[in-house]
Order: sequence, then structure tokens, then C-alpha cells
Amino acid sequence: MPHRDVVSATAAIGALTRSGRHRDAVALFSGILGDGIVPNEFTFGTILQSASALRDLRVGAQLHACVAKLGLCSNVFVGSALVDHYAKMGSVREAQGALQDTREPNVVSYTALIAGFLKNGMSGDAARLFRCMPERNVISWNAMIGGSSKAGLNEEAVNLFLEMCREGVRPNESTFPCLLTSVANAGALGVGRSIHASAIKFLGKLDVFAGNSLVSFYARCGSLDDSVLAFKKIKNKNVVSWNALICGYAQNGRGEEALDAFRRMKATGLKLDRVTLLGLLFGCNHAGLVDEGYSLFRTAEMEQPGVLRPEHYACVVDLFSRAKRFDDAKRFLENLPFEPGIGFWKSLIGGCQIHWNRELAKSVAKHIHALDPKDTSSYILLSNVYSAAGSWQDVSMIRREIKEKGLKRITGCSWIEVQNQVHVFFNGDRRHPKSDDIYMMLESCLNSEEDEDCLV
DNA sequence: ATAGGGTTAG
Repeated sequence: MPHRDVVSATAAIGALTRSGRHRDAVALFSGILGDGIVPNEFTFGTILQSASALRDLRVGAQLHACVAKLGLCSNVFVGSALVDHYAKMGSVREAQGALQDTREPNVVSYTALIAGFLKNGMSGDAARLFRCMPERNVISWNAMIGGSSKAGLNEEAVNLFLEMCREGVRPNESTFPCLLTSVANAGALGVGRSIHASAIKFLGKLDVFAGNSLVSFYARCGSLDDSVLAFKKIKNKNVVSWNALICGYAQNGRGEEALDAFRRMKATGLKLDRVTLLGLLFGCNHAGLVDEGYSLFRTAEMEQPGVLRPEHYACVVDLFSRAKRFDDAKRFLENLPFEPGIGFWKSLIGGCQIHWNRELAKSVAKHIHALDPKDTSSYILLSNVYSAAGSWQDVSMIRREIKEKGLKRITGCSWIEVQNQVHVFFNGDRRHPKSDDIYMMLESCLNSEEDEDCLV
């Protein structure tokens, strides 16, 4: 059916965009141009979304040219759609240009650019623009909170949320998913509990998005009971809800419970996806359920080969090598349907470390250094294998090599939350204000442990 | 009889 006017054509394009048929939307747009119908600002608003979804800069540029020819660049509606498109494509400069072309940019235009800044690692620019934009609504706050959270600025995300509440802006259901993820990243159980309470206060009931992040948040903070409780409260559980639960069990070393949750998930008629499988394999890994894990992998390989990704194969290598089944690991590695990346060899060398397999570790380290001469962790792992095996000469050789090549190791850290304050510690860290007391306590703990050993 | 910015699981 041909579209006679721009209104019905725009409606048809919009329907295609919303149902994810982006190629068809673009084709229909070209069609109506051919029919001599002149698109309006709403037409561009919807078709630019399809261009973003297709990640097609060429289509975007053609649309922009078309906008310019029609003299619509200064239109605020078209302008914000262009800003959004360029921001989503990672072309921040063009997004800024589109905002400058807009005669009277509004809260939507600014929010689109702020989201673009954050997505492209320009959080400073995002914050500056956010502070000076003429008007802010809940969506702009959500963009800042979500963007900061995704950029790893967890504390910033929480502070923004508090500030938003102080300014009297009511959070909505989109505020909480990212915020809870940030709090989980920070491991701040107490802060998360208050945010949970505030979500209930503002929203009454939580939707599946907030519910899912809550399940994951509690699990990642080690509070599995609360995680299960949050899971039970979700009305329309989807695969993400189950994944949050399964991964929570897996991360806390509860492999059997992860498997059991998976059985219940299947009973509801849901199929596993790549995250489910990853969580299950991870859970089996940490609980030593080698055969169970491998059989899950094989089943998925037969029934849903589409979900398999290199990281699943890497998990299987991990599974075998942790269990000291190096022959199985090597055979599996030799039969991969793709070239193994560096992570595969790292899995294997990790197992070598646990089981003191010096010879295998040496040959695996060669593979790793061939793929990435700057990889520090494999040097460290290799030196750990040597020191576990008592080959001190090899250890000092590796240490010298690390030093000569100027490699930096990424230091692991741990943290603890006390009264809503998260305290972070690195190895040998003395920066904490109560460092002396902490080390004194640590000494006395270590000493009493020794005493116990003596008694035994 | 059309519409724009923000959301979950590893």
C-alpha cells in the first residue's frame, strides 16, 4: 500500500523502527522520497533511530544531508535526533555540531549529548554540560547516573542520586538498575540497602529491571538470602532474572544451587542464553563440578550452538585445568573451532599454578608471550609456579625480566564496608588513617593462628 | 493522525 502523505508514511516507518525492522524502515524512507513525499521533523526523528540501531554512519550522513537540503537543521526535534544518532555512533564532534546547529536546544538535546559524552569516556565534559544546562529532568539525571555507572564512576553515581533526591526530583524505575549496579561494583551493602528502601518508597513495587539488578546486587555483596528474597519478589521473571540468580550462586561458590536454579528455570519453559551458560560453567568451575560443567557445555553445543562464544570454551579449559585434567584441557584446546586467544592460555597456566605443573606452565607462557609480549599476568603466574616448585633461580630470572621490560602489574585489592563507608586496601598499603591499628590487629590475628597450629 | 533523551544478568 503506497503512502500518500507524510503523516501515514511517518507512522509506517515508526512502526518498523519500533519493531526492530530497521532495514525495512530505511527502505521505506527511500521509497517515500522516490514518491515525492517530503519528510518532516517526525520522519527524521524516527528514521535516525533506525540508522543508529543499524550502526550505519553512511545512512546517518545521507539523512543529515537530506535534513540540510530541507533546511531542518535548526529544528529542535531533528537536532536532538541528530545529536542522539551521532552520540550513539561515537561521533562526539558531529553530535556537538548538531547541537550547535539547533536554534533552541532543549533538555532532550542536552541529555542526548551528555549520554554521548559519557558513552565515549568524556565524563568531565558530561558533568560540565550537565551543570550548565538550562533545565534538568529525571531523564537527564538518569543519563548522568547510568552513564557514570557504566564508566565505572560508582561513587559519582551514588552522589548524583543523593543530589537528585535533595533537589526534589523523583527518581523513576530507570534510575535504579544502573545505580544498584554501581553500588554492587563498590561492594557497598549498606548503601545498597538504603537505595533499595528508597526505591520501594518512591516506586512502591519494583519492575523486573530494578528487581534483576537487586538480585545481582545482593548476591555480589555476598548476601545470598536477600538475593533470593529479591528474586522471589519479581513478578514476571525473565531470563535475566534467572541469570542474576544463577551467577550469584556461581560467584559465591554455590555450584550445586546454581545447577538447581537452572533446573527450575528450564521447568518454567525458559531456555539458557550465553550468560546463563557462562554462569553455570563458572559455578561448576568454583565448585569443582567438572563433569557436570562439561556435560552442560556439550548439551548446549548440541541443542543451542548459537549461544556458544569463545568465553564458554575458555571456561571449559579452566574447568579441566583447575581439576588437574591437563590432558583433557589440551585435547579440548586442540579441537577448538577457532584460534585460541590469549585468555585460553591464561586459563591453562592458572591451572598449572594451582597444581605446580612447571613444565606445562613454561610452554604455555611461551604461547602467551608470543601473542602479547607485554602481558604481565602470565609472567607473574609463571613466577608463582616456579616459586611454588621452589625454583628460586627461575623466579629471580622472571622478576628481572619483568623489571627490564618495564612491565607494571595491576595490583589486586580488597575492601570492607563499615557503617556505609567502603575502605579499600592494596597489598602492603599503609595509606589508611588507622593503618597502625589495622596492622597491629592483623599481627595479633596471625599470631593467634600460629598458636593454634602449635596446639595441633 | 506521526515524535526525540535515560534501564537489568558475566
